[in-house]
Amino acid sequence: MPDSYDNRTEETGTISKRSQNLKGSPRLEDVAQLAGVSTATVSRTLNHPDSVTLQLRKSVQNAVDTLGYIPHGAARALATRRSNTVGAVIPTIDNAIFARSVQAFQARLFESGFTLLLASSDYDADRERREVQALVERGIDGLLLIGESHDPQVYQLLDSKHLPYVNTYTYRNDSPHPCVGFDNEQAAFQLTSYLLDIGHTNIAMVAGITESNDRALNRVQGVKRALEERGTRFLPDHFGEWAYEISEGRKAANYLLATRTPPTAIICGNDILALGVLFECLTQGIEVPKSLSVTGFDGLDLAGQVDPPLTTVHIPSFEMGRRSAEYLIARLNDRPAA
Amino acid sequence: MPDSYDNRTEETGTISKRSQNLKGSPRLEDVAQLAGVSTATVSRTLNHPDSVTLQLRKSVQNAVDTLGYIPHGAARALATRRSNTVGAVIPTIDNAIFARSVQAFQARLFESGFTLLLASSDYDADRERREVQALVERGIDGLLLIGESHDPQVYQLLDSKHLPYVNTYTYRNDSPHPCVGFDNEQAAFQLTSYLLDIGHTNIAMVAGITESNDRALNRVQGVKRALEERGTRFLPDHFGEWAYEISEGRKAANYLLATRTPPTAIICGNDILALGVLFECLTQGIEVPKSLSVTGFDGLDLAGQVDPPLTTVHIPSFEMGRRSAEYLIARLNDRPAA
DNA sequence: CGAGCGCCTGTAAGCGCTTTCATATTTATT
DNA sequence: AATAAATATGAAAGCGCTTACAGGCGCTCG
Repeated sequence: MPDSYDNRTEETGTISKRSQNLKGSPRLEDVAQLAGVSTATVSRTLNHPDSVTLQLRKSVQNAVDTLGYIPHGAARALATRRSNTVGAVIPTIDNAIFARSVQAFQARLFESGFTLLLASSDYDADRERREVQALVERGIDGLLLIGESHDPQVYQLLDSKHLPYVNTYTYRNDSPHPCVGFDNEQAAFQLTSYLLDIGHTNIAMVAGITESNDRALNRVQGVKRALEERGTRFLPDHFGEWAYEISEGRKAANYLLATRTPPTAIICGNDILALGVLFECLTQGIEVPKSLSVTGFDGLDLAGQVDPPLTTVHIPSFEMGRRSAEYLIARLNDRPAA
Repeated sequence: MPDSYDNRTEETGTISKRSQNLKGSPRLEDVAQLAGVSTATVSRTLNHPDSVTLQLRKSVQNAVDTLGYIPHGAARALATRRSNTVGAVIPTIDNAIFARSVQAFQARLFESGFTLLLASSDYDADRERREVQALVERGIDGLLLIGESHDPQVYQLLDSKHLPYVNTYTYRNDSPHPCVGFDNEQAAFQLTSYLLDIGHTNIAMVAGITESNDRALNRVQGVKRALEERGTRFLPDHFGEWAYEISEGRKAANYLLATRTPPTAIICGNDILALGVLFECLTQGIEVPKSLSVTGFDGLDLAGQVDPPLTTVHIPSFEMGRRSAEYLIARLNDRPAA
């Protein structure tokens, strides 16, 4: 039985070229053998079905099915220099707005046959650099980053490998980097101007931690610029940075309400802090928004469900994730991209 | 200049073996050349530093640095049959408990040099199957799944490839699959028993959608079992399944409160629904927990920060993510694993 | 009816890395 | 000092896939 799948001997007793199944999964060659064609044909059938006879297509498909063949991505990646894989490194997944963004990003990638490699930096620039390097090592074809302040080595690496990338949650007309997002500074500026317009003169800010977080920093800058433009500024003690926790927001509120001249409006750097502030006010029996305005930043679903609803700057996380994916996919297909 | 890095000709005019830099990134061979050793040595230096002279180690390290060499993961994966990559497919990233879990999972993996491939199934078993296949194709060494009800093909594939995997957010002593989590049925049973113990006789449930969500289903079963054990059951209209939205929780509460005999306790399938229920009660001026008990499931931070705080079954998402990673890492190192 | 042209398919050369095996070198042993 | 035993390095054979390139076949057309 010379044509059998016996994996011992062959013809004159030489070891067969391992006709699969010692332990390994079926390879392209096994499929080819079963279908009675060459590996090249199988490969073509799988990747460019049109370039092959219908008949062959069928019998190859058949062989693939009966063997349960699954292509070996690494081998393919090695041969094509393409992994069909895209990376993302974000500060933390444990933050609703990033989570939503990543969710949309991944979904869109999957539609186009890409797989997502995800890493998180915990707001640590050095760790971010290492994560990026790890992803590049894994052969990603493109990369999503949050914000635009990254270790120079990151940009350098991306450049030297000619890797398309995109910064999100940030936007500047004059940015040298591709980005999809919005202008945090501008948004904060407008929000503040609005509060000033409606008569507030004593505004405080409960900001997020600005170190290695350009979004948080830009929001602070926007608020300050608006104040300055009207010739005013924060009272002493009316500005502080707080960690991303509801309880921190409570603490911050507590602190502000105990100052000599409590603010009439509190601008929060994000919704989590805003919720903390809001809850603390409720606990203390302060009427929001009647005697104190509280604003957030992010547009969490939750913000609209609490009572009273929180005024917040809505950020289209879902959209950004999707758009980022689309940008990268376009770039990877040599299509122009905005 | 026979030893130069000229990439045109060599000796008798034959094309050089592409001494890097036409466009490509430096390869192992380039490093070897620069350091004046063989590729085998460079590879060894990088992977088993101890098996090589200190001197060589230095000069190779040097070459690596000056070239900015980054190993080619796919090539390595092909040669070693290991990608140092682990997959996870979860229902959605846009859910705080999964997000936290994934966060911990990824962080732990990174510590051990693994990269995470993340996909989400949107609670769709078929999509889950496809995502798993995609990940397997990319060569993952291990896989994390949520819950234990998956398409049979998934288990089959995992088996045939001998891929270690782990189910989380679920636990049964007699489960044939490795899992790290807790017993949803049991937890729900206990919670319900407790409510019965303290005197509630009219309990309603606002459950999550149980279709292709074994965790939600198990929670429902636990509640029902506890009721039955005391010879009681839900009143008509006192049980319903609702989507994972705060607004749905509000609707559910609205509905329950309008029934002929409103419940004195509402068990919610998760914290998001519980928050909705709670907010709606507050809006309607119902005193919680005095005249109505509301319980959740998940233990979101938020649950403890609202006023009144929500009674909830705490679920150690972070721990589970970490433990899952540890289990897989152990398996991948041929270490026994609990 | 034979040259010329397409269309399919197969042959074989890599993609960049690891690893076995053999060789060269050093160190220990008597 | 001669031999055995380690130790350190290099040569080369793949890992599983893609993709020129070339060859074979059946047409068309003069």
